[in-house]
Amino acid sequence: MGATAVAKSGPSGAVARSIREGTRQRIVDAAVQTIKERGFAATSARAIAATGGFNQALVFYHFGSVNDLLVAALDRTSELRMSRYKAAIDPVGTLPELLAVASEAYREDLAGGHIKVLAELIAGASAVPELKAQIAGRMEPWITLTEEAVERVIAPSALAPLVPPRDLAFAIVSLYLGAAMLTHLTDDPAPAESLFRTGTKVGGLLELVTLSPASDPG
Amino acid sequence: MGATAVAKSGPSGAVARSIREGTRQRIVDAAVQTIKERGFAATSARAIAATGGFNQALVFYHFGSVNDLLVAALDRTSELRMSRYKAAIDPVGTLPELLAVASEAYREDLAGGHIKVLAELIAGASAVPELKAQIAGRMEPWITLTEEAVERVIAPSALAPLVPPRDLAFAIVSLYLGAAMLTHLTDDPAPAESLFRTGTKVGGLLELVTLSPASDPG
DNA sequence: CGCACATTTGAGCAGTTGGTTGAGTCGACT
DNA sequence: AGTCGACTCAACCAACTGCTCAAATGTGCG
Repeated sequence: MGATAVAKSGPSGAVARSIREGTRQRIVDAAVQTIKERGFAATSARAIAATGGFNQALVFYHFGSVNDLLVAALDRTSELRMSRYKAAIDPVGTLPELLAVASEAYREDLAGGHIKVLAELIAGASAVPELKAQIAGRMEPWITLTEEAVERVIAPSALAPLVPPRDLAFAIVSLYLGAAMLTHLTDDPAPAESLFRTGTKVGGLLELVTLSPASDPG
Repeated sequence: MGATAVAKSGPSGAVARSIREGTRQRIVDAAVQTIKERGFAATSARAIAATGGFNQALVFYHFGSVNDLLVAALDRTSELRMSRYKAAIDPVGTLPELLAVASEAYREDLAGGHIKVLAELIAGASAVPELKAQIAGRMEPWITLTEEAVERVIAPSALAPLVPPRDLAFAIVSLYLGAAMLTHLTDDPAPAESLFRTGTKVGGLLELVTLSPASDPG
């Protein structure tokens, strides 16, 4: 029934699964690269197959539909980047530190085009209703990740009662998405680069100010 | 030669031109609406014609190609929104005021889907190289508008030397784009709404703090 | 080896795309 | 009455889309 032939625990289970998974990985990687290079609207089964050097029917054999493959592609980049961000964010305790490591990780994203995949899929989802819910659901971990980092760093400061971490997280994720779109549109990383520096400076100022809130009560 | 029949100052110039412009307007409006409702990837000549209730050949008669029509559509929404933002921003002189009117105008955008058109075209442009440069060029006025407003409001404060208005403008435009994408993805205006309130509060705090920089020089 | 099954392929399907064409309708102007 | 620009309409094209399928190829096992 289902187009995706399920590995039904055959005799050579282990080997077969590894071959299978290897191919699936190749296909997913080709899909990711195609989205990065050509954008959602140009990412067809044939374009993906051409990128990866395999037959387009293989997409349907392994994933059933292009949409399902795109979701798998999003999961793949998301997973890779999520672990990268977690590792970078985990040890930080202050706002300027957070801004510094977040800037660095984001720099990698811009160069590697990871967030572009996300942005392309979000934009493309409005043309493919089946994708909307799936992609929307996959935004939540990012916002949560950001929220937790923000919360941890902001908790001891005077900012905490004023700025709900959830709002700030939403803003930061939005900023990431928008900045990636603009950067890739113009192929010019300079504005984002400049923004990193400014952001770090402002973060320092904010911390300085909010940690000494008693200076000017009037 | 050119597919777009040029109005060559015929005998009945005025009437013909007004008829012509009226129809062009209808087509452009249909294109804008189609992008809003169905997204870039689903905005074909036939989809636009169906939205506007005319024949798809009319698109090519008046605009020569779908791409040219899409650019015209972007110009139309941009023009409408730009004048709206200018009118709202013009009279303000302080940061909290600016945040308040910008929030209000942006609220309209989210409800009306105007920025979605922009975001869809930016994302779609990477699939259609001919569009990239055209759309990239049309981002500049937005950044400039934001930059000027930011500069005016920030100039008297202690923030000015720390935050280049250009950087802040880039960040704000990015934030607008990203927030619009997320909002339309989830069909939930609540996070953006909450962000407006928080942003206004933080703006007030920033102004309070930066206008009295002498309180804590150490 | 030969068997069974997973994987991969190329050809093909129906449907959609951008864009064109040609014949015909309409209304305003001369 | 006649011209002309604006417009409609249906048909058409080559190229592309998602997807299917039967045939080929591989792979491990007896």
